[in-house]
Amino acid sequence: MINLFTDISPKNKEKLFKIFRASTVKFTKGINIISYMDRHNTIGIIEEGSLDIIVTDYEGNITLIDELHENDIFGSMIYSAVLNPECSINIKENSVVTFIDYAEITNAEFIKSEFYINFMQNLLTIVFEQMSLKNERIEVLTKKSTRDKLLAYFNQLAKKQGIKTVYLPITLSDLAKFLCVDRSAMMRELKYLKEEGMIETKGKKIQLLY
Amino acid sequence: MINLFTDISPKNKEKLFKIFRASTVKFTKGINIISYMDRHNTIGIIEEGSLDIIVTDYEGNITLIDELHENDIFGSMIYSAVLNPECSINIKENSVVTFIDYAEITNAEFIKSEFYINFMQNLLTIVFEQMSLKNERIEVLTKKSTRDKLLAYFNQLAKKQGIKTVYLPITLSDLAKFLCVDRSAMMRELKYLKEEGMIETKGKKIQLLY
DNA sequence: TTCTTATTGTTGCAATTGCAACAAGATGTG
DNA sequence: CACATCTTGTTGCAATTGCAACAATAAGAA
Repeated sequence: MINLFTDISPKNKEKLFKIFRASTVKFTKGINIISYMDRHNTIGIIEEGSLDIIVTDYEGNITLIDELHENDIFGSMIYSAVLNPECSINIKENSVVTFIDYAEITNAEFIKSEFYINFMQNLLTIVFEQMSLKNERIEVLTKKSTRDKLLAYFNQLAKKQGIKTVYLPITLSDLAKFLCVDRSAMMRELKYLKEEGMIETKGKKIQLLY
Repeated sequence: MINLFTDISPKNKEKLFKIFRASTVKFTKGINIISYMDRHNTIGIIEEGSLDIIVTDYEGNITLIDELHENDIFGSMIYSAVLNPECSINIKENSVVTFIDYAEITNAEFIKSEFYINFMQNLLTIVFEQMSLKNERIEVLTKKSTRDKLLAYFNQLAKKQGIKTVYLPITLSDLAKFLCVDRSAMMRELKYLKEEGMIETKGKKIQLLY
């Protein structure tokens, strides 16, 4: 798996951090780090740990926009459209995050550094991967019925795992949240799919029979 | 609005195209250009026109994943997860698209070209903007009810337009497609919102009264 | 082990939604 | 103009879904 510093030596990583005036911060589980985002166009790089991007609307409903893990990046320019004063970015487990001002990155004075171009290429590749994941999520969410959401999700897994017997990487409860459907309604739909012979399940192992 | 060649002179744009072995193709409205995508890691840059990314599932249902316009970029690495043999990328109006092999972009031999770094920065900025749009769409689609989808969408518009009286940039029919709800059900919900005094509408002008 | 918490599984019921079908404007084109 | 097409608006009805509530396992912690 590629990360921001693939093909960049630790020494050059240090140099880049200095050039970018990067700051690395350790966060403890549970806290909200929205205050690190709302000031400028800052990019956060998750070096260790994971975090959730959560949007709260005017009525207090919370929406999980993103779950980010090691090597993922995030930043105000990516979430600006959905962020509001009640948003939060919650640290899910003890994490290490490096912050870089986007203006520093686009400040082109450092062309000479051969590792700068490496950094940009890595950044681009990571962003493309995250885009790809978002497209997957959108494909699932655009399905109107719970059944079609489930099948779309299973098909994506089958495509990734390259086989018609897939393993859920998350709990059924979390799957319901991911698909944005009521859990009990989802369980019912799973039952129907089984009864109709479309799938067979055993724990998190799901056989696609269509 | 930034584009891929912002701050790059037409002459240097030519040079970049040569270095990247880019090919520029004119497409006529209505055709499907999926064949230009599935071979390698190719990036397409829409210089003029617009196109739809459409996914077809095993049952023939079609899903609109993306609507892309001038200066947007697209590519197999961004859509790989959702593409399948039945996918299509449809040209909505006569368009001009430039294709670049991603491997050429990440081939770091061209560091000396001062405009290469400009290109990378522009590319990154464009991708961030597209990510931001995707996050907006996800925020809306994660809402369970039609009502909440409508309100989330209106709030996004209000935020962008900076005012509580928003103007729909699309038709109501297209809004229903965007929200992935039945059009008549959406119209009904709009009626309820009006009756409850939450909104007032006059054509595409919508006043938020909450 | 025992206790606690998380996850899975199920059901009735009310509310929401999709679907089909149709009517009335609005828009565009020859 | 007349004609076709697109968009909006409406309704009945059946199907799907969310919600609430509860039981049964499974997993984890003391």
